[in-house]
Amino acid sequence: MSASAHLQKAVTNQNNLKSAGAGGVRQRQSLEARHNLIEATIFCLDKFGYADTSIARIQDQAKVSRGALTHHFPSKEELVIATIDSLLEKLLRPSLPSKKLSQTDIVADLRWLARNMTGTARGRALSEVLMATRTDKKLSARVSARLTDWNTKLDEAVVGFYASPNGDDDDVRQIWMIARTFMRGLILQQPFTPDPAQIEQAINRFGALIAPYLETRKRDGVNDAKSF
Amino acid sequence: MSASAHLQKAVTNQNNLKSAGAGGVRQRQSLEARHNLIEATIFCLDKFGYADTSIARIQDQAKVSRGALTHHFPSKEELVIATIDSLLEKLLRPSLPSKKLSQTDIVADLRWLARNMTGTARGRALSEVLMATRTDKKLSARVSARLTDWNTKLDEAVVGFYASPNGDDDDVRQIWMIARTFMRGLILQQPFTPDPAQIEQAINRFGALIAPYLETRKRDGVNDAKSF
DNA sequence: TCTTACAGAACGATTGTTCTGCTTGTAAAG
DNA sequence: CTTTACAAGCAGAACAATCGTTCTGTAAGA
Repeated sequence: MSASAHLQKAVTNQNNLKSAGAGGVRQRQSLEARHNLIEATIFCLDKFGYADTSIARIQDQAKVSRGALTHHFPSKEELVIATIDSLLEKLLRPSLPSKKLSQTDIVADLRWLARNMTGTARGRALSEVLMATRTDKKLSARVSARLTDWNTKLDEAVVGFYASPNGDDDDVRQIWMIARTFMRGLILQQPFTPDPAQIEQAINRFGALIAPYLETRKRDGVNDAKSF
Repeated sequence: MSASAHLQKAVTNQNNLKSAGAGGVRQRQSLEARHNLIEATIFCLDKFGYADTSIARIQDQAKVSRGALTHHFPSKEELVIATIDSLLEKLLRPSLPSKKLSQTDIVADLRWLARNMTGTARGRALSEVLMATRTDKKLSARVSARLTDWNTKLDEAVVGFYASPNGDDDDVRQIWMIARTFMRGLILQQPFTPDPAQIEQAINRFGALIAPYLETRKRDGVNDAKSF
């Protein structure tokens, strides 16, 4: 079985896992190992950075043998790509308490966005790989389509939540793209501005800057899974 | 001679090099080698990223022997730190044609800032190192003071150029800190938004967002070295 | 003369990949 | 319901390549 076919099968099984109870002892264990490896990769990316995230570290963190790792992911690149997929999916469909979804305050949403991008291991891990894709052309070629797709889905979701006072949805997309860019920049700005209070003030100020150009739509509580 | 003392001496000599013509054949060659190594490091950081910037690659790019490299920089960390110093200094005092200095358009300044941070090898190299400092605590401990100092100097320079309509200099500092954060974020946003036109539009839009809160001061053409 | 500047070999450690074996779940054959 | 065959899942050794550092030796300016 090829690597990609194997991956596809695993994804399919993962979906089955949610709907049906299980699909055999074998597949269950296999998926668990895959999951552990991806989570370990995220942990290492966050803690050690992309440069120092080695296969040895990952298999050590996941408490999995070297053979198991290479069985599930024949190369490091495959593991990284699977990790990116996992990161994007979880960041698009975060399981938040529904009470937070009724939030109408823009600044509160921004804070949530900031926390998701710079305050969690997953957000920081994604930043590490994003930085790596800049120079790793092989990796970039394999994930760029997913990233742009993800960005498009994000735009759609955002338009569902916010409207422009002048009715221009494109402006809403642009404003939130700017917001996401600002949030990503926080990771690179932090070495210059170590004071968390100053960071938070900047987030609040940024919220005040964009607030006049956004209106919250009515959220009907069903299909309002928060997505950024 | 200790590593730091060696570094200090080199910096001093570099200053002398600008004022006086030369300081001996020996020192001149030595400084030239140091300079080549730092430039090669910047090149590699930009082209290969922090993860794949190895000593072998640097000494290959600088066309310098392994022995020469280890002589000037006893460890890789020393080389990286010297490179950061060089990056910060050049970014604080860019030798721009003075005609650009008379610019009063905020958006034009923003574009210049964006180009400096994401459109040049030096800017991208700095981003690579900044990302590395997040997880490399040893490196972070040695450069964090320089970074915060640099940030403070930047704030001072910015206040010299811009004023707030309500007279609050702190607000000017905060706005420009937000601007810099946004610009840094562009590097991480680019994988999602590969279209350069869209990036440029976002920069212009961001300029429009902050423009109401900034006024350009009179620049008297002498001490107006552009600094970001 | 003597220290600085450099050349380059050698070092052990670690990188990611490939390979060989062993165990075991699972589905088809009887 | 058993038995059997086979691939999936996994353990771990071996691999060449590369990592950063340390070392010895040589040349030359001060």
